[in-house]
Amino acid sequence: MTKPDKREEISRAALELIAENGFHGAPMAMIADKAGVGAGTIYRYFENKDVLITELYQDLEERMYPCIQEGYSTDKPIRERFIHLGTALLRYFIEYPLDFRYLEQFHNSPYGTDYRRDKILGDKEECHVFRDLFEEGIARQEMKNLPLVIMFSLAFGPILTVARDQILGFVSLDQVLITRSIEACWDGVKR
Amino acid sequence: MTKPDKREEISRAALELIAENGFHGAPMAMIADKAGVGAGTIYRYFENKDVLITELYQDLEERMYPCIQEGYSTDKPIRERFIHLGTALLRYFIEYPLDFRYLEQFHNSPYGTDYRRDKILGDKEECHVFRDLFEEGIARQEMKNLPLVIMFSLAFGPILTVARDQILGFVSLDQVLITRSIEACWDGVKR
DNA sequence: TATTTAAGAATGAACGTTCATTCCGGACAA
DNA sequence: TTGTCCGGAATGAACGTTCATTCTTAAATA
Repeated sequence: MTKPDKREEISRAALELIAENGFHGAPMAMIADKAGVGAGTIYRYFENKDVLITELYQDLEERMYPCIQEGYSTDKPIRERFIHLGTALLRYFIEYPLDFRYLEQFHNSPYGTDYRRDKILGDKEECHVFRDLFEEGIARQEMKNLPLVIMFSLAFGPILTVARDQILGFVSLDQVLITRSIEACWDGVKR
Repeated sequence: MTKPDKREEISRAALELIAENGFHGAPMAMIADKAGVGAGTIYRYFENKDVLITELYQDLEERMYPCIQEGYSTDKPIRERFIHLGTALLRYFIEYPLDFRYLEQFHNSPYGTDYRRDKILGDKEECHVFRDLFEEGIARQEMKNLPLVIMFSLAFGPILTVARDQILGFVSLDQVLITRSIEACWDGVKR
């Protein structure tokens, strides 16, 4: 196995195990086993488990954002743009359930909370598409005039919840249900 | 300390530590310390840590449900009932942040998933108020005709997310913002 | 009332297990 | 041969749980 391949294998194994069993259900030895490397080898690629977890999350974000924004254009109407992003996000979660589960594990842990705090205070780049859309929607009076954080909750809260239900098997979403769910989210944020 | 007091102290300590640090950030020794009892004493009241965690959750539900339903009446209009329950829920979470954090920890763990699976399949009693409201709302064509699970996501997804943001300090909700948030949730589920 | 006794409650040191991390002998490339 | 990389046994810290012992209390006895 070449060097970058090995790193790749470790990432894949860690993502899968953590997504399915949580951080504490994915010991380093088990990750090594699944990746087909020795336990010590992981530490040649990642300083420690915390670093592995954080880098895994950043890789995931870098995969996800471009995928969601494909075909997105700021020229289209606000509503259409909202539906585009919401649908793309929900579809992504359904298509890559491991990514979604990892995302959830991360967000519902001290890692995620700290990360989010940095992001909100530090004005990170990535989610500016969402922020821009909401700010424009509010300015044009097409969306409710509520604090951005609340708008995010109204829009993403249901998407995350519904994605979890789909992945855990509590509901089975088809194309129609996805669209209608996202349209319902729009009803929540629109003026 | 009398016997029931001791059990109470252990519950309180466990709830607080788990709410703040998660299940793995709350070792039995630490819980015992905080409760002012010996490590072994916990096992006189709870068979093991799993039982402690589950009973803590059930106690919490029993505290929460009556509190939310206070003043609730099935005679009032659908919308009014929805606003009542939503507001009461969000208020409860804000007033008892430890309860909310514990609830989240529980739901985002294998305990919670199994519990939920039992609940959905086993038709448990407690959340029938919500279920009844939605079923009536749909039947009367005042709410969107979507699967119940999705309706729950649309209504509770934002409430949970916004409650978390409030508790983590990302937003500061006053009376007006609470009302407007819940009304926005209604816009999401209404026809 | 004062003293003894027994039963149950509480304790915390000790145990076995699990885990992240380290370390060193060997395999392979140059 | 020399240097680099890898594997997995070794390490020690942390955890949940147990159990031999101590403490508390109240009934029984004198």
